Amino acid sequence: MIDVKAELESWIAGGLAAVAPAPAGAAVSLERPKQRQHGDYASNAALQLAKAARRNPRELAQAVIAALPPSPWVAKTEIAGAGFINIFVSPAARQAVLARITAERERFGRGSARAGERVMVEFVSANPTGPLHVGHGRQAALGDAISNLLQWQGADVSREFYYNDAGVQIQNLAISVRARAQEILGEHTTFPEDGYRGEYIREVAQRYLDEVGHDLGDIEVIRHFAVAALRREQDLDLKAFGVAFDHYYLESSLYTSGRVDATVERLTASGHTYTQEGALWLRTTDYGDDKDRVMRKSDGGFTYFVPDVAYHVTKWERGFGTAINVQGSDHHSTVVRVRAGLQAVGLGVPPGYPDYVLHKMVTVMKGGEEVKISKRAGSYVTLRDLLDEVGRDAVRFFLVSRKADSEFTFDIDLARAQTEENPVYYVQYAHARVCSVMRQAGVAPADALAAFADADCALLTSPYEETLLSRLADLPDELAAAARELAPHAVTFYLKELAADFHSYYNAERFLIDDLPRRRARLLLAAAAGQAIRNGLAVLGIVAPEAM
RNA sequence: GCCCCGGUAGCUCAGUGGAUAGAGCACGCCCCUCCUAAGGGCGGGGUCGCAGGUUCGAUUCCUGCCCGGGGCGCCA
Repeated sequence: MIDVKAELESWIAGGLAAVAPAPAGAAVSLERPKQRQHGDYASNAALQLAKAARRNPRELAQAVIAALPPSPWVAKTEIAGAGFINIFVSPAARQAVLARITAERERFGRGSARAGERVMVEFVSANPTGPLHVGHGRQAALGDAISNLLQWQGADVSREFYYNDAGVQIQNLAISVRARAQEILGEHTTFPEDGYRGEYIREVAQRYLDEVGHDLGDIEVIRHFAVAALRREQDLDLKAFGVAFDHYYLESSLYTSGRVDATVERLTASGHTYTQEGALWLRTTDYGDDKDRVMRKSDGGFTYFVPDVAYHVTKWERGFGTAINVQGSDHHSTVVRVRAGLQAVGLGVPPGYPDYVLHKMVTVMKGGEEVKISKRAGSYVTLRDLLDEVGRDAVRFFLVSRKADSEFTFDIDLARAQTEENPVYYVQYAHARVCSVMRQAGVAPADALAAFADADCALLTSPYEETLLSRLADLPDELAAAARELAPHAVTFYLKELAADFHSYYNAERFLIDDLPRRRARLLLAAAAGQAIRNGLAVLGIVAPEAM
């Protein structure tokens, strides 16, 4: 299948090789110029190589162009600015993307940059102490989209959720539930100072009384029940959000399997530990941390740091050469610490392992005011609240529409709006429009590409058609770049632009015209646009409706 | 005090070494006898937080400062 950009890259490389050898580290690239008048692609090769070749960039560019053989994909080249080589492609080159989309269909946009790589993406990892909040929602949307992006580049991705089901917070949960149960039974009790005060605790307590009984003596039984209840609730939230995990890893299993003890032994054997004031410390400052960290407290218990390291050891030992952790930026202090611990265990884990995507907080706005609480959770807005208010597609699209490290304001009114100002509907509507046109052309949307595959693409030469064709050709690069940067927001921007190009085309020209060859060519282009929108939305975990 | 992230059009945000810095919203004007107007067209809008530096070239890289957020626990 012809990839025009790849063809052009090797074409330029051939000209370069004949004129000036590329020095190591030269950042030669073929890019879309910002302005149409600068052509379809621009190469900065002459600018990058001028210094090493000791030649004037424009003169070098002239020499490169002179060395280039004629290409069926190129209509014209010119030198511009400081020494850019601007390439104007032939109509055939622009139209070639349609053959590619027709052949690749739902696979159009896939690449092989991460082929065969085993990647674990860990995200959400909420403690089973309450309903998921909007921050978890951002994490779920990001983590799932990043996983999809990597899969689209050929990676073997495992999505994992780590449950901290062993710490004091769980104990706190159990105590909170017992206190509420006692209240319900009319027993005198004082609610624990640090207890969870959400309404959902009362619900769990009531269910415990109904299903288990009125005996509140065994805190372990209550703990078990409460954790199970909240895990089930989180699972339902995730299911409603359309996010599925391949594996759940329980912190408690790190203790029962002996991995925590084994990790302590390895760290102690490494010689990077010491005892002070009755506690066991790891000298993480040996690995760039700003202070050393306690592993085992003076009371004999472990800090969360040790199971964290033990857990990441399992990622490495389970064969994940790449691990990506999607977490709130409030966890950023653990980054250096976990990496330091992994270096100290001495298993050959790379220094930058794992990768982190840290995201900022989500603020929810409604009616021009910040929403801070939900009635079930009390102190925070839940993911479920958002899903109930605006629906899954809009929530997913919105939550990945900004880069992870910018703070995000979720405007419920905007997300609910079924108007032009809502980008989700804008993109989905473009797809629905494509499908509507197909139906009126007498073709089922799903069969459209096949139905018009033999259309004469050479008839697609209007400015609107050129713009849309070029945009379609960009999808593989856009997805590859988004995967490389772990940045799904780029996909939302691309989709908005693609939808805009289609809407403009739709308004400017008609599809169902009497000129049959032209009609079929336009329908093929529309069908290809529909496929590209569907593929892009699929990466984000959003459905492309056939009608709205 | 130290560490991380952000500061780009009135608002929400892209762009992160290259050619006159982009989009959406808001604002003004215009387009449905026509495939869904949940759409489109045209227009005004910017000292890219501030000051230095590196570079042929800086919104992009480096240093300092200012503003906003987050983190600095034998909590997770």
